[in-house]
Amino acid sequence: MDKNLQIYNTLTRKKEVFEPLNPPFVGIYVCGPTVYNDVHLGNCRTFISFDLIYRYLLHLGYKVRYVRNITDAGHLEGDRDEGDDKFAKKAKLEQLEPMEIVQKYTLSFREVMSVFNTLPPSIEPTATGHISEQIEMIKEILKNGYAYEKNGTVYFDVEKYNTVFPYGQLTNRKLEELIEGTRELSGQDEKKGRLDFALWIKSKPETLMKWPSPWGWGFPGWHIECSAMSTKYLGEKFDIHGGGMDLQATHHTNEIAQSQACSNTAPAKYWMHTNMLTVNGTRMSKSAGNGFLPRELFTGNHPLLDRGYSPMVVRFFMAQSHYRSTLDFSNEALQAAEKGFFKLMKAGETLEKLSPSTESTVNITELEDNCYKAMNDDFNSPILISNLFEAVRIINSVNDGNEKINKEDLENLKSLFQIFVFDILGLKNEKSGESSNLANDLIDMILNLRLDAKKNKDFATSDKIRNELTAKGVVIKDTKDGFEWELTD
RNA sequence: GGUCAGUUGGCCGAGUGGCUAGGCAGCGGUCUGCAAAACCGUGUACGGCGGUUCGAAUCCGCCACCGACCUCCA
Repeated sequence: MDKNLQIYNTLTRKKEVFEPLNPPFVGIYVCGPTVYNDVHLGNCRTFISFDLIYRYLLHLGYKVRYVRNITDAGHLEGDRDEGDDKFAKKAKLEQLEPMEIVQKYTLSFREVMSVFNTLPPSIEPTATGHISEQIEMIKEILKNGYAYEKNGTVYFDVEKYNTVFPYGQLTNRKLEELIEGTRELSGQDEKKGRLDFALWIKSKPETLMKWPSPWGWGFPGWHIECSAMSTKYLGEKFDIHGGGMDLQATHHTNEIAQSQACSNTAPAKYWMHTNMLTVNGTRMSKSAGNGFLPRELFTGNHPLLDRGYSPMVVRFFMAQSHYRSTLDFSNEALQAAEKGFFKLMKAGETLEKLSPSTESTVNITELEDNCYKAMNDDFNSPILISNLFEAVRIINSVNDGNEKINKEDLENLKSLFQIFVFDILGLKNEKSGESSNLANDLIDMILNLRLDAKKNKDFATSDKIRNELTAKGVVIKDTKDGFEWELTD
């Protein structure tokens, strides 16, 4: 097992050697979606990034338990534990039960994830399925004195917590600075401190999703579900906790506080945060209204898009940037990625047809080392891809007779290509569904006629055939003694 | 205002104190009847100004610009 994997840890703000708590087991928890709406592409980026991380850990031989929750209750709109429940609001809007909303968007989320070829997590727990675990945890926090109840709502006492634990450690901020950034409490506010957040929220008479608790009917606050569920399935302390960068300051800060206050244990050893997807330099977000839906991207049905791009092109595009960098969305960038992706896939097909020589003029071992080096350096997929294009060069050069490869190297190259392109990057060759055999046969027949024309130096006819087939989307590539063809979109 | 990032060649996007990232586009060549594809070659890139250093785009300081978080969002 490779011991050289380095992971950037948000807690320490530097890369650290990855050492699992209980090898070969690895526990990873990623904050999943709140299923009251379609996921947009920015959300997808995070889950695709963690899919890459999950796949690489699996490849290294770790026994990974990957937990990604579904938030299906308790996420309020508006600021500071006020405002409507997101599900209730959406349910009203669509005239459905809140749980119908949950079901609808859970299914659509899973479908999108599957289209992007992400592996399903080991466990996908829901907030509503773990109410009692959350209540138990809140009771423990209350018992330890880090929370207080006010009229059926339980708040976490941030200022008291901060006297014992560093509350702002994940964002490197002091409590005083954090307090300055919040607004004054109003007269009727139940909270004692401006940073206090709700662990349990008393329901209103009209609230549909509510549960009985020691503090009366209510529902859990947004942050407690992740603490309760990560503890249940991964233990009080586990290896990796991940999520989007936007969750770092509030959600993850509060998760750490809850776990510390409950069991005196910091929940995760490594915190990983993925950066935002941007459009014209600005964050893609629900509220900004600049969010692309995956479907809009695939079909090209969006004002900012010239045309559609396939899921694998998008996945490849995302892998070309590092997960901790922002990635900007544009037609030009997508088109460039598309060409690169097709080139990579084509090389994969060529690779299968290569025949070995007795000697090798290429260095596959070095190439393989470089691929591992890239991934071991905090999952640097862009560098991995640049190495894979070196593989593409080798494949095409061997195919052209400019390089030689022996049997052993060829086998290694095939295995390397399979491992890094398909197993780890999670790409797949999505060559548009082959048209009917009849159509294929007809194209072959026509091209054979063209070949005859060429042999007879009847270039007028051969060019006419090529032009007309090209116009119909058949790209012709002449080879030494024949031809190849493929369909464009 | 506070915290944290970023500013790289026509576009996207890595990275490093001295040694080619890569993709896309462009240019020249090989191949081809001509193309296409492929291969080979090809780019005074690192926001500005100072400083440290034998040497900085890479470290430090200041400035400018842009962004994220601090209020729901992956």
